Amino acid sequence: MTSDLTLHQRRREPTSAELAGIPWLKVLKLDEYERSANQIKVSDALPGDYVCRVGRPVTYWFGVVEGLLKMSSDNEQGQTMTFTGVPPGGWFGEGTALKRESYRYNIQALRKSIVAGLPVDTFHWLLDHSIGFNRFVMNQLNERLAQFIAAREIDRMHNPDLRVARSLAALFNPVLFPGVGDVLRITQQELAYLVGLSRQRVNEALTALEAQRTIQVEYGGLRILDLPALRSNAFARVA
DNA sequence: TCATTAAATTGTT
DNA sequence: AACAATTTAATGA
Repeated sequence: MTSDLTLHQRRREPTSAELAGIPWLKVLKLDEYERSANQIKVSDALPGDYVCRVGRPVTYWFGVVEGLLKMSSDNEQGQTMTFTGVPPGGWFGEGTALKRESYRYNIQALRKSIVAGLPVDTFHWLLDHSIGFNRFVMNQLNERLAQFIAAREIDRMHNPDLRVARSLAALFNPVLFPGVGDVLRITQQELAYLVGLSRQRVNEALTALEAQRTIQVEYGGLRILDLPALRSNAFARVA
């Protein structure tokens, strides 16, 4: 039984560096910024810790400051289905926060991570008062819609190289995950979990992508060299 | 600061 | 799944 983060998490005030990594704060006016910035709490999540669980009432709108989370859900048979990874700069759960429902997914730390949370009440206050914030959320929802459509395509692909490439492209999305930058901190094992392939196969795919000069494999991470190529994958070799 | 050791990650079978 | 090779992180003088 994995422990619930909310029961033992160490909440603390965000540092200025952590605040600087929160994308939507930049679109706020001064009074809006001050009002929300000091409502933000951060906590350290260890691998396996739950940030939120299905069915729990929404308390915060969450974002990743550092590390890597995964979004998943369990079906009736008890099998876990992983939907997507959430790298730094990613904020999620607007839909449920908006409707004040309960969480529809489990969010779990894949590695040691720093997670920030904005109380739902403040989230709603921002929606009611800040045009910049509304733009941000709208843009976010729109971009995520595109991401999920792309994810459906990925699911139907049988070529592992393509699956890895497209999944990686999603993680490098600068709109959804502005904290990632050129280098995504992710191990090949973690990527294997997200894509649903063996680590060996992921390693093989990454080597192929590197040979195409699309990415560069580094220890504990991947450097993006050609994002459009990752997305379209013109190289797609015939299986 | 440097050298040693342990741990994590990768490459390969 | 197992193993060796490589890289990083941690430790202590």
